[in-house]
Amino acid sequence: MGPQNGEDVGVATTRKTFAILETLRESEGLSIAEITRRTELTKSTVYRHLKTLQELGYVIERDGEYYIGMGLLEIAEQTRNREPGYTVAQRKVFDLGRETDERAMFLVEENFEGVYLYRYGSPSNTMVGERRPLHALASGKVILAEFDDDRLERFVERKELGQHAKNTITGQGALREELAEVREQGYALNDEEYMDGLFGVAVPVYTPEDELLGSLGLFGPTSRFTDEYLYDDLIDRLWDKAGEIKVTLAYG
Amino acid sequence: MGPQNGEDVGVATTRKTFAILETLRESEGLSIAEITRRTELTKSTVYRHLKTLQELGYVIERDGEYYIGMGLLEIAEQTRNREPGYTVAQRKVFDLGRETDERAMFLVEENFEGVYLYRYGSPSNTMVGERRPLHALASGKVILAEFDDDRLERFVERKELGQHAKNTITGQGALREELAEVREQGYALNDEEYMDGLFGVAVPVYTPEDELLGSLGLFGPTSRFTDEYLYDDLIDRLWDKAGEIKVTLAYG
DNA sequence: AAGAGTATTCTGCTGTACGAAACAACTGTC
DNA sequence: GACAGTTGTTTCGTACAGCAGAATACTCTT
Repeated sequence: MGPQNGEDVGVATTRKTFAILETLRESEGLSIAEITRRTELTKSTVYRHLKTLQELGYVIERDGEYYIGMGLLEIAEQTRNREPGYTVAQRKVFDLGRETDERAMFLVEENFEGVYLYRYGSPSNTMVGERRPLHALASGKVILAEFDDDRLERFVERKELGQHAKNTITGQGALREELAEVREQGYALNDEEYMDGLFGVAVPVYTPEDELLGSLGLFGPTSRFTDEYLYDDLIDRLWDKAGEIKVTLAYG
Repeated sequence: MGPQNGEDVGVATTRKTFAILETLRESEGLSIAEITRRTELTKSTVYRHLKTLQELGYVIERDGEYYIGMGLLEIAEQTRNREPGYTVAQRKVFDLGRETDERAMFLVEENFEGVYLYRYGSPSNTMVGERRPLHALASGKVILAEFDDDRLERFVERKELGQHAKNTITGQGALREELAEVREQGYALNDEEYMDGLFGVAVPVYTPEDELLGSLGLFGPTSRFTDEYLYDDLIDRLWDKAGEIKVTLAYG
């Protein structure tokens, strides 16, 4: 029968491999039978793929249960430290969290989505690597504010401005106005736009060449973020840290 | 002709996919032609695999150059936080580094190798995810000291006790004696055993159930680590931090 | 002992990933 | 402006590798 359309240049086997890895990501410690059930693959297929991944060191097996190995960490970490600035940002995120006792994070953009690169904060950890809609986050808006018209056009075209919480900006016009304001004032707020009850504030981080590196932000329950706290403390502190990153990059 | 031996259950396509990813890991920002040159693959194969990986979100393309995307980060990070203890360890590594101004790290074992899970310290960053021989590190010896006889037997069988620096322990007998000593004193030293001029000290980290979680360590130039500094400060500090991890795990 | 659940091995078929080659879009060179 | 040398993209027939399914081996329960 052949492929259904002539456009598919992909490699089906690779897709299967990652289907297995993604299944393991969601819940590690699965048996071959269990993975077979959760994917649309055959037992023998799962078996062969797992053996291959194990041989390559990306999957480990401990008494019948399969786990993702640390091999991917080596690849991922190299990626995360692609830009020297990212490493500097990591430290600042940590310091920021320690000093304010709020949740802190550093966000970058990829494929029109926000990706958490570093994070400090207590609750159910590991948001690192997760993706969020740019238009519904303070950090996201900071990044969008740097897009030129073309890029922003493509963004709203490809991504819907979906409603995530009661104050999410869903209109194109409103978004453009908001971004202009963000550009002007140099920071962005997220007042229950991503999740009800959640407040965020973020600033842009630039390289010494004045290119946008990412966005540094704080977030937490809305009640904590009083105007006073925000304008007399947090925003200045964020600007300081962003500046420190730039300076560290410029001079050792 | 068929497969050369009946033992090969692997998936060749998957191996090709990861050959490409590993090539990109070593040096990102490569063109299709460049990847073709560095691997043993055909141009069209590289092309097809890259398109697939891009579609899956694990590779991104920026004006003709291909990079590893942050998609793998999401998988890897989940793995790294598999054990709740790892997250706690991360913070302690950071604190340790800040307090002592030395390089700090947390190491776990996988496939008889040491894997850096977290790290604090200045120079050429990102050792995270990298692998090291267990017998040549302070942290490695701490982990080996917990192996039972069977496991240690298999370890020396599978891994050579290779010489990495002037003081590396390469004899089985010597290693066993050393491990007994480590067990007894509760810490391990690395006196130019992995790299000439490099000194390390490490302690084990246990869960509330007294299972080994990993090893917490400090390292730096040999000259810095005087006996006084070691025995009056660092080792006690490491023990403290390891204890704090255990306690944090037991009670919020 | 039988049963239900595993992982592993085997085999022949089929679909697909592959390589080679041609094409298109750019580059710089003379 | 023609030409040679890049690059990425597409096509296409075929070998071969990944696949399904069954058969086997192995653990546990009961």
